[in-house]
Amino acid sequence: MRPTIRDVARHAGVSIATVSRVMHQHENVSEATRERVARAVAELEFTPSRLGRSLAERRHAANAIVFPDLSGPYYAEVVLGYESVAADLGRSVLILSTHGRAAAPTMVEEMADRCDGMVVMGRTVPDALLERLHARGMPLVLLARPQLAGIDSVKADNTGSAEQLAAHVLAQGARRLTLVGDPAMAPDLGERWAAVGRVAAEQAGTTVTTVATPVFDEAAGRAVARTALAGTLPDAFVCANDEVALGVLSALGAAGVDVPGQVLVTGWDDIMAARYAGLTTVRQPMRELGGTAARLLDEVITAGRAEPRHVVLPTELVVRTTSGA
Amino acid sequence: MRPTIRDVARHAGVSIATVSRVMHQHENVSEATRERVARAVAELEFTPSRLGRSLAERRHAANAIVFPDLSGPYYAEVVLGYESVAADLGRSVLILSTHGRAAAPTMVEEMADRCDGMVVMGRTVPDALLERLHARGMPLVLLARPQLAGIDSVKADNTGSAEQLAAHVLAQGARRLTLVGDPAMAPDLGERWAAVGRVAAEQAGTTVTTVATPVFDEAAGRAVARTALAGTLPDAFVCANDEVALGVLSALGAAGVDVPGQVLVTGWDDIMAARYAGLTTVRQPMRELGGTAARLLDEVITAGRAEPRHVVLPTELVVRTTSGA
DNA sequence: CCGGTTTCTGAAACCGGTTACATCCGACGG
DNA sequence: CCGTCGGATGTAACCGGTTTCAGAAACCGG
Repeated sequence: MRPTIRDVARHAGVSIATVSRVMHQHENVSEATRERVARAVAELEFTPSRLGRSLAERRHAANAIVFPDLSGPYYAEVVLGYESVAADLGRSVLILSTHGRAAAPTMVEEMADRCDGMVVMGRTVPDALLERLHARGMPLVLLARPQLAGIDSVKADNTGSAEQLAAHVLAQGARRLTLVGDPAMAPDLGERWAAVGRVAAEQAGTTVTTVATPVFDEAAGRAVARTALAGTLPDAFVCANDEVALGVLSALGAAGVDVPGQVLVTGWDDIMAARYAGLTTVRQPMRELGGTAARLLDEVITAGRAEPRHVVLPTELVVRTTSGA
Repeated sequence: MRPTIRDVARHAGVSIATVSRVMHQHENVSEATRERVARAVAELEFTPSRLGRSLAERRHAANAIVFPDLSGPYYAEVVLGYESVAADLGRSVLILSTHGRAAAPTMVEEMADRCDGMVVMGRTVPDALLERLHARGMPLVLLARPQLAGIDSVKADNTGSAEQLAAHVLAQGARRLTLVGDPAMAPDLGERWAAVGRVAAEQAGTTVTTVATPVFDEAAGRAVARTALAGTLPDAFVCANDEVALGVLSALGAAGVDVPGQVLVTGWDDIMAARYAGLTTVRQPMRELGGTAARLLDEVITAGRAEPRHVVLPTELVVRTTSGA
């Protein structure tokens, strides 16, 4: 059994209050006593229980992050950025991947009870739960997710780069665009597709179609491409993320379709594989998203609530071979 | 302020013990009382404090995983597999990325105090610390890391696939092999390079050189390739992981070297980008590694210690274009 | 109607810390 | 020589639960 503060106190012949004072470098402890306690601590290899401290101090020194899934580089990178900053701030990191589980709200409540604050990504939990937690005083930061009254948020720019992307695709001569990804599924998509739609509307003769996919992975992309191959191909597949785009690309390749000769393909995120596939995409600062959220959360926790801030990080169009020279 | 069990007790006109009994579906509570308490719980929206419970029950219902870094797909996938299983087992997940920080041991000790058990990956903390934690009774599972007396471990097979890989490369006619990656840096590498060495020794005229890199990323790979380009190229670069291999590949490509015509390149892990780059590699079951470790850890926690198990998951050679047709 | 079970409930100890407050002590000024 | 002050330390309440144990109430058969 690990020694407790009472063991140390007994061993040093002092009260637990004194031990606690020594542990906290508190002043008003005589040199002799400090010395004696320090020796007892060393001899018993005492380390104060995190649990006891948390209970007494009413803080956890831990932060959490909730996200839909860790598969694919995007979320992994964001979580990495988050962990890195949170650890530097001296906080432990709890993670929860909801996987669309029905029990997600319960799990989030449980998490909320283990940490001092939480970053919530994407479409993971109902807004009502977040509002309840917020009302209860739990520090929150929303990440890549629609804003909620009074709650800080961080996101990457969708509109600007989506406009650039659309303009670029149109400049390559594409007129019939297929947007791959249901905007109802991912909050960011709504903004992106709206921006693409606006730009497209300025160019006569342009048609924009949206196709939904159950998830945003390569298999979904391949399925979309195969369906399109059975009918008439569009001039460009503008995809929800790089993984979907890579799936589209590989199905087109297998069918002998020339990209970018016959069809253009674009993704979003700029994951590593996109570079090797020559995929045109939009670079998101994934780590910075996580890191910024961590810092914002820390401020809310330590400084208390102020006027909520809404940070938008810049993104960048990266043109490669799948959208023409 | 959140309601406590005492608020509920007062509200329902019972003692806190009775409330606790109702919360735990304990028998020996009259229907009338149960009903009254349930109503009070509902009205006050009472949820028991995780902290209070943990303190009283002397368990956390949380597991941790320690890894060197989350950058790159390998660790992310492993952590994903771990989180997924741990969440299914009803446990919260704590993560700690050591990043080679000097404070890592302290951080690990702190983590150890927040969870019921821990999975430790790679070269993150000194063995002495792990042995101390183990001696103290902390359930541990080692992942992709040398075994330690009495502690369960999980790893992917290195030897078998490394032998196949070596045989394949030799069969392609390569005789001068460069192994990219210092075996002292990653525990797995020692086994792999040893296996490659054994196979190579059976083929007359084969030479094997090892070059070290500070880290295992694309930049490191590019640096190695550039250095080699300045002298004489080997017949094959056998790399520590796919990222390094992709780095080598891109530097060779930039220099106009024909792969696999002049040089072969192989990686390890089979990350997504490897498929798009046509990289020959060895597939590791990354998620299964994490999932298996989570299950093993759960067994140690719930069933207590038995004879330690050492699980080895199979790997598979994946031949693509960078090592010949 | 009584003694013995059984069922239900509450008081209190406990988990391991922090901290407000009380107390004791020596030093100091008047 | 005494009252006062301040530094060092201990006592005990508290954080929010679980659980043991004992007592009260209800129920049983004789």
